[in-house]
Amino acid sequence: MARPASEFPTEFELEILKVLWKSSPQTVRDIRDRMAEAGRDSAHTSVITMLNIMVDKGYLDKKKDGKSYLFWPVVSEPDVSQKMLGDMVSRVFDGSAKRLVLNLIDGEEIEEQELLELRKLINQKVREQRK
Amino acid sequence: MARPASEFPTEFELEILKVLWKSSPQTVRDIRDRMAEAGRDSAHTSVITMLNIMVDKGYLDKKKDGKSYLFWPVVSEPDVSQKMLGDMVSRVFDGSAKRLVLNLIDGEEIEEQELLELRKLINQKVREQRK
DNA sequence: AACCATTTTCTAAATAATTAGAAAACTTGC
DNA sequence: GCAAGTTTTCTAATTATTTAGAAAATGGTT
Repeated sequence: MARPASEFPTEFELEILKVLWKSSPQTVRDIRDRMAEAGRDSAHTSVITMLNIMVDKGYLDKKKDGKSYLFWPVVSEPDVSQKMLGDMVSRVFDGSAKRLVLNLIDGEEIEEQELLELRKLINQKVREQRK
Repeated sequence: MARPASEFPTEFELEILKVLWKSSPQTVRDIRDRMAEAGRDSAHTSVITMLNIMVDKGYLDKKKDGKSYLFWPVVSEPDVSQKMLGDMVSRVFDGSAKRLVLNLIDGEEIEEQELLELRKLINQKVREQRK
């Protein structure tokens, strides 16, 4: 036994997913270019390697198109986010979503405007649950 | 270049921190026992190795006490949580705390009771900010 | 067909994270 | 002081993640 594989996308994998969630399918070259624009300038072959690993892991699918391959995600952004968040709630905040939000609004990063919007969202959710 | 070290505690490191946040300082043996109770039954030497790595990384400090060492955290739980959460907001939710909470309350795991408590917390925070 | 540009495959290196055994060092009891 | 038990140090193995070059395959052009 050594370290187990992460059940969530790694750093690099998430960046690739973001590119593909924005627009799909794309060629390796295009993905590489979008990543470079976002500040991650990898070799073409590095990106290919990652893409194929991600196909193996079940994050992406690919099909041949002319001389190159097209790649697209088979996992959705809300799904992945929700799983990563759920993991954080359970691992970091002992399963308490409330504690997480408390920690969040105690931080400096949140604006009054956002807080008001949040309150509205919560009210909506409460109403929905009552139905 | 290969992969960069995580700027946050890893899986194992977080488990150790949790044990020590609950009670400090503790000996290796005690820490090992608490971890085993929590379901992570590692060899004594594995725990020692991790603890020393964590001292190197600046998460813990240690001092000799009789024949063994005592370890304690030098980072606080709210601090670490906040940093991990902030990283998630920026990496997964494009910097929007609101989106994170939206995703959270869209999940199934949240109870009405918790929602009401959350609303109360947000109201408190809004009032505080207005002062 | 031969050439050229592009793309993929194969291979492997580097670092991080996790695990733990063998040996060394250190206490304590006698 | 020596034996017994405990604890640490040293060392190394394993898997994951990230990176990318050399070589092979592919498709189009002349």
